[in-house]
Amino acid sequence: MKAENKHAKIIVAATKVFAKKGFFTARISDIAKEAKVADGTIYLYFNNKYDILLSVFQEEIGRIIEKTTRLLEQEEDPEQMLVIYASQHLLAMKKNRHLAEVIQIELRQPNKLIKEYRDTAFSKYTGIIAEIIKKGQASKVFRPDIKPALAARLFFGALDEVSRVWNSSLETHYSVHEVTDQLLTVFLRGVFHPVDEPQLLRKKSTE
Amino acid sequence: MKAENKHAKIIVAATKVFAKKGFFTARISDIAKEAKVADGTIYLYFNNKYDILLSVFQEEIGRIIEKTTRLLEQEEDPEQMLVIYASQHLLAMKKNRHLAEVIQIELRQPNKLIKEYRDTAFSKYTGIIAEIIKKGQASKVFRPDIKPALAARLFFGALDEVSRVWNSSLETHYSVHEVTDQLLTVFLRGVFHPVDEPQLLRKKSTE
Amino acid sequence: MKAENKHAKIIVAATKVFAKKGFFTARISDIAKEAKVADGTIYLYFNNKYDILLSVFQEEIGRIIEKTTRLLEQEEDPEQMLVIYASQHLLAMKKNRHLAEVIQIELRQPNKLIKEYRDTAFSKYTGIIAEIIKKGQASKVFRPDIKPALAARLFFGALDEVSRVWNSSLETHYSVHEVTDQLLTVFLRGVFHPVDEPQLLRKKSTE
Amino acid sequence: MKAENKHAKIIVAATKVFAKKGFFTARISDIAKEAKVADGTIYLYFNNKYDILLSVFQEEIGRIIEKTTRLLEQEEDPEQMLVIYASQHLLAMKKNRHLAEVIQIELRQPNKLIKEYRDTAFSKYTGIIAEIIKKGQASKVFRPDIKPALAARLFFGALDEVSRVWNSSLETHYSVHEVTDQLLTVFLRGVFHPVDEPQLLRKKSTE
DNA sequence: CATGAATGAGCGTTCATTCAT
DNA sequence: TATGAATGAACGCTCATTCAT
Repeated sequence: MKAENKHAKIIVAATKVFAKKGFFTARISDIAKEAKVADGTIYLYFNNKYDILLSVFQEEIGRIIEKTTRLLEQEEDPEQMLVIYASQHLLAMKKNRHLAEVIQIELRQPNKLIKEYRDTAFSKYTGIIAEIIKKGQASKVFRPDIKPALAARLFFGALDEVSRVWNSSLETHYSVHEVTDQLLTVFLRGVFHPVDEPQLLRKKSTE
Repeated sequence: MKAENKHAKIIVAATKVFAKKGFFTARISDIAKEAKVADGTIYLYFNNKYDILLSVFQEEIGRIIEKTTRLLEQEEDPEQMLVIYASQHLLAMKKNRHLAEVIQIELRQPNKLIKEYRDTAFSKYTGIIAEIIKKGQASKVFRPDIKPALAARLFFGALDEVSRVWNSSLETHYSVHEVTDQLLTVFLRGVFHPVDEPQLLRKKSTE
Repeated sequence: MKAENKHAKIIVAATKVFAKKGFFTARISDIAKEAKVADGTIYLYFNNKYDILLSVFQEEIGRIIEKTTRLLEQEEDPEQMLVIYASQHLLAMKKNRHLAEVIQIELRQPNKLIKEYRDTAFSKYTGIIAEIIKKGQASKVFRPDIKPALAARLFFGALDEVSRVWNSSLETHYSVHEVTDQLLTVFLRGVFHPVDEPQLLRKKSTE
Repeated sequence: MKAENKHAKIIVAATKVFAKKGFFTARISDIAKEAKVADGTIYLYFNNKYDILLSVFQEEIGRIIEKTTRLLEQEEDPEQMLVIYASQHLLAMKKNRHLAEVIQIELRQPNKLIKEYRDTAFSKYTGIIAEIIKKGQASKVFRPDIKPALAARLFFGALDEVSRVWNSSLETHYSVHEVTDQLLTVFLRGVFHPVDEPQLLRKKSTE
């Protein structure tokens, strides 16, 4: 249990330090100090500096993927599935703002191991979006002229970018619901003004 | 003129090397070798390693900003302005794939100078999007319930993410027009199936 | 008694590990694992890493010195004394091949404590050789033009070197008797061919 | 030429430092200070710490091997060949006392690369001795009952051991000639007193 | 006595930067 | 201007040693 604690403490500390200074600028001693352990202790739990970063990804994102996957299994409606996906992601990012930074910055590194993680475990997570879109197209809810893979990238790119609003000093007042709503509104209906009566009505009724 | 050449050669080489290895993993000697100059020569044109990265941003992105700004001045229609913005950005990224990588990865660094650039010059570039959206809302073309700043982030996040399709080995076949079209379709009209009678009915039933 | 066991187990394990990896490359944890005790346990029996090495010398070589000394006390003939010295040393080295390695490698270290051991206890052991030579010269059996100290070094250098034949994968077939014989033949009579009658006769009579 | 100098300076400094402190206890900064260069400079000429040690062996011993080999080519008499071998070795060791220490201590390391060197280049050097002995046996000058490989080890072990007399504070007064003479006398004729007339005569005639 | 998790001093090595040529 | 050899500060990591259990 004690060991369990140290491992977790180091992960949390590393996430914080990586977020603040970036992986390369972060020193092992920074992480150790933040975790209140000796430098050497870190090497009892991790093989090297990169292993810490990978563990942050695997464990922290792993938890998000797991929860999101579980919630999505109970939902059939593609629109609602996107709502769940986005809100879960934003919720997690708001709760763990450091992780949001780390995902944005470090997950893109052209490092071999990071790339490998991105191309396997993480791509499963983003791949979910494409699946939802395909499902929506199959049930004729979503436009058939949208390319699922491309739209998934658009969606995740947007989601990833807005997930950092809570790290910005200016925009912290947003609620998860608010951001999810804006993202989904744009993604589902677009920014064009709903011009005709039926649209206006429908729109009102959905809000 | 010769100096001019060296400066440009180093910028090009640095962009390539940064894209491939990342800023921190890239060595000055890598850039020097790529630019076919001596290590020391780099310091005749740049103050330090970060200065090279900043120059890449300022000059390469500066050129894009300039051109985009110029083209946008000749356009009044908000929809068309977004088309121009997106297609210009994607065109530039397709032409200079290394730059696309560098923007995605290095521009997010929590480094003081990078942050400063991001918060000043670069935020003017992304700020253009918010302006266009406001303009569209003023002329009642865009929905009034969209928050310009948030929507701008969504838009840029999506644009930034898809701008790397040409770096992916699998998706290089997309044309700029195609990607712009997908992005704009989603952003302007959403992924929901276009609403003619039969659809409206079905759609209502699913909501 | 149990403690006695642990002490001895650690000495044996350390000798093995030092022989295989060398003193500096050997880790305390290697020795602990080999001795099947915990790392910390080693420090209940030894002050530090160097103390283990010194103990290996003092105890293992001490035993050899003791036995050799005892046997030599019962012998008067200088030639036979050299035979005893060499055969005892080789016998011990063949029995404990790890110790042979450790003596060859680690006893030469320019470390203060090792040096001290080498200059006191161990030099008594090699000093025996010089004493035997002097005795042989006194009784006119050995040539008077031989310098005892130098000859002792020659003898021990040769003995030390050949004592490792059993660690070499190629030469393990030698018997202790065989090696002793070769060493003594050379040392006592030299490699020159015994050309004339008297030599041949004398040689036979000494065997 | 300047580079040539640095390389040589580092080799000399490293030999000195290795001799004094031993390979493992020696610090790169010790060598750098001794060579009057910066720590980093060492890595312009050598790949790592072990590479320095191997270079010491290859270059310094290489020179000795070369010279000895050259001199031996001009000699036919086995006895004289041994004289040349021993005197050349001792001469080199007296000139470069640090090298004598390094050979004695570090060449025996159970390190993979060192072992490789010992088993190839260096074993050629010691192998020369066995060749000389075989030659002496073929021409009936040396006893036929001596095993060349074993005798070579005896010879080199003795030579190696006495080669350090000049490092000992007590025995520095010996001349190379004196030590060579003692070694060869013992090795060729043994320590036994030359007892009868014919021996005395033969001995004189060979000198 | 025994354990092994925790410590932190210490070193090999890298690489941005300088400067004599 | 251009070079690239030289510099030395800085850091990841190891491992002998300690000590709470």
